[in-house]
Amino acid sequence: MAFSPSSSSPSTQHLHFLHQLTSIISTDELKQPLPLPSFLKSNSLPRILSISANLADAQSFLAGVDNPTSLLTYSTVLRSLCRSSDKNLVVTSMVVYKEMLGKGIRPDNFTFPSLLKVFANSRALRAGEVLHSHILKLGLDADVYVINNLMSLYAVCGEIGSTKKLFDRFPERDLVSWTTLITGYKKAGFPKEAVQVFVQMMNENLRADGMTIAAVLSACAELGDLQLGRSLHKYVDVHKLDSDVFVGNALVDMYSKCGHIDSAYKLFGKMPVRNIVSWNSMILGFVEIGEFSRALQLFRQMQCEGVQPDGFTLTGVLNSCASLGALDLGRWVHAYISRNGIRGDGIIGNALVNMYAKCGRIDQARKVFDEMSHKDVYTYTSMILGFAMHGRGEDALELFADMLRIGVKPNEVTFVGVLAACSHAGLVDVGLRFFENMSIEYGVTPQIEHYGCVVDMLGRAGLLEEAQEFILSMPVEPDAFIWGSLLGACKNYSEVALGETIMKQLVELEPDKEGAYVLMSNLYASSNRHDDGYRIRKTMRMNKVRKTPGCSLIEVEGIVHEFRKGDKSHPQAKQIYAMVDEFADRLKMLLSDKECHHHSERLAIAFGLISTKPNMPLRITKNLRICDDCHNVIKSISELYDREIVVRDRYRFHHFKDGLCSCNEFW
DNA sequence: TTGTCATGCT
Repeated sequence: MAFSPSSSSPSTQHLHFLHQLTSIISTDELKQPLPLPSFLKSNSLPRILSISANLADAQSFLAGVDNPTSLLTYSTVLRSLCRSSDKNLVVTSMVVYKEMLGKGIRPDNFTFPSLLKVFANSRALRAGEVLHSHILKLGLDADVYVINNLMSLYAVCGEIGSTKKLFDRFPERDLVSWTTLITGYKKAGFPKEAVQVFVQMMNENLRADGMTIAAVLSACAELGDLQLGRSLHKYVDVHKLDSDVFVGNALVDMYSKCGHIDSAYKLFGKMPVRNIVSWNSMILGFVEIGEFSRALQLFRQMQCEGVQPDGFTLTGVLNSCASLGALDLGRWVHAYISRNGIRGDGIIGNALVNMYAKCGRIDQARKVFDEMSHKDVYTYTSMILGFAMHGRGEDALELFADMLRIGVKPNEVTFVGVLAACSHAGLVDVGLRFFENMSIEYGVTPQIEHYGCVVDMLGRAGLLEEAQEFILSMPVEPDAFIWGSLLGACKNYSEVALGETIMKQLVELEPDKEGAYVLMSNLYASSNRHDDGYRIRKTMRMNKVRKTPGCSLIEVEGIVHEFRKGDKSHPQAKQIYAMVDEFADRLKMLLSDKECHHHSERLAIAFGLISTKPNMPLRITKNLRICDDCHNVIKSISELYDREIVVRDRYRFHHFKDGLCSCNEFW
């Protein structure tokens, strides 16, 4: 060990330490002028420094021309440093520490915690190890603050074994040591061990405080252990820790991750103090389980209470807008981002592209895309998927080529987009080539989704036999999506016999789901075999097959209205139904199936027509695939009422205008 | 002087 405080002179120490330092950070870094530590710029100058008349004095002070015995000065400086947001903090603190040693000042137990914290924040493990050796040499390894900070450093650097060793060998460990170990295990990816440590701690009759509980709760959330979570909640109540915002947030997150969103929400409602973490946890908790309307509702409440959203909130909101087709709110978020100078690159930009694409504004998505200076695989993939959903296969492929040219590596989702684009554009050969090359050329192994895309592609093109052969040759078991997509193709090409075979497979896989029955009954209908269709519907009723209720959304003046088939709960239900009946009257010629008259998309369109200005395009988001009947009716509505109607169904966009649809009957 | 909560894009 080079550094020996008792025997070496200050200058020898200096040299040895310099040697150690340079092995950790490059000499170039050390030669660079010391960046001005930001604590010198702030108002919170350490008292001993604020006496300095100006910054230059302070700098020269730091440069080492001052009083060589002021240990307190250096410790204070180091402590201020560890709170600063200086980017070169590790180097800066090392240089200050080095100067201190150079002056022959012997660090004490107050010096190390802040230094260790800086290194921990930057995951500077090697630098931390050097400090550890200094600590041992100085005999400061019996100080609880020093040891706790060392433990923490090793934990965040992934050296949980060293953390545990320190903990085990340290007799004076306190509540902070226990909490540090718990957090360490959790952060290192061992939530189970974190909980075990907590149990052991309680068995030793130590009393957990809010910080400990928050730490265990986060491990508990990761484990999804509701039972433990509830007993921790009880502990919180008994020990009156519920006013602690950290504890509250940890409880909200725990309930949300354990699948009890309503308990989380109830707790959130009762929190005496909330911060941005509380709001984000709750909003993103709703997003996580697909409760987008509730996420947006909560976001509105957050706005009303004057809480400023951050980037995380906004991506959650954009995500919800994308799912619901809530274009107005999405645009508001876009404006908010611009107004507040929030960087539109990166995740937020990607979320914006996705939102515009999913809300039917593919042009706007492209605009945001083009304006982004940094584009990554998410950016390209969002845009490619957007084009695919809009049936713009060539645009998608062109973008894919751009992406390769620029050197952005496609991943498995990109290929879903590329194959879907080929499928929707009828580019079978091109698509098959991509599929064959994706693993060899791009290192992306095809997964079931990709096989599904190929089946879909072949099926749409009417290559039903090829599709069937392809399924049989797949190295993975076909799932319900694959069979469903082939059955859909049978429907398009009125292939009753093949359809019947596939339906059997599908019913076996998902006996209680409607998909197979609905497709088959449509297939019979399209082949004029109405009796068979009726038989299928009867079987469905008898087998109590569960139906996913059709649901359509339309946003009017920033509010998303939801309609379900036959639903009369809307305040304007009377006018809406009058309008729907008007459709039926005026479109009699189409001989539409009565069953479909009150389909959710018709209700949404009727509401849109009576509540928006004449030239406004209507944008509908539907959870299922549009049925043939409604597809025909909407085409006629677009002509009769002279409205552009954009419908996003489960699979793609339909832009209806002047009696035509952008999908060219191909969906 | 030390330890606590959460999170985003395809």
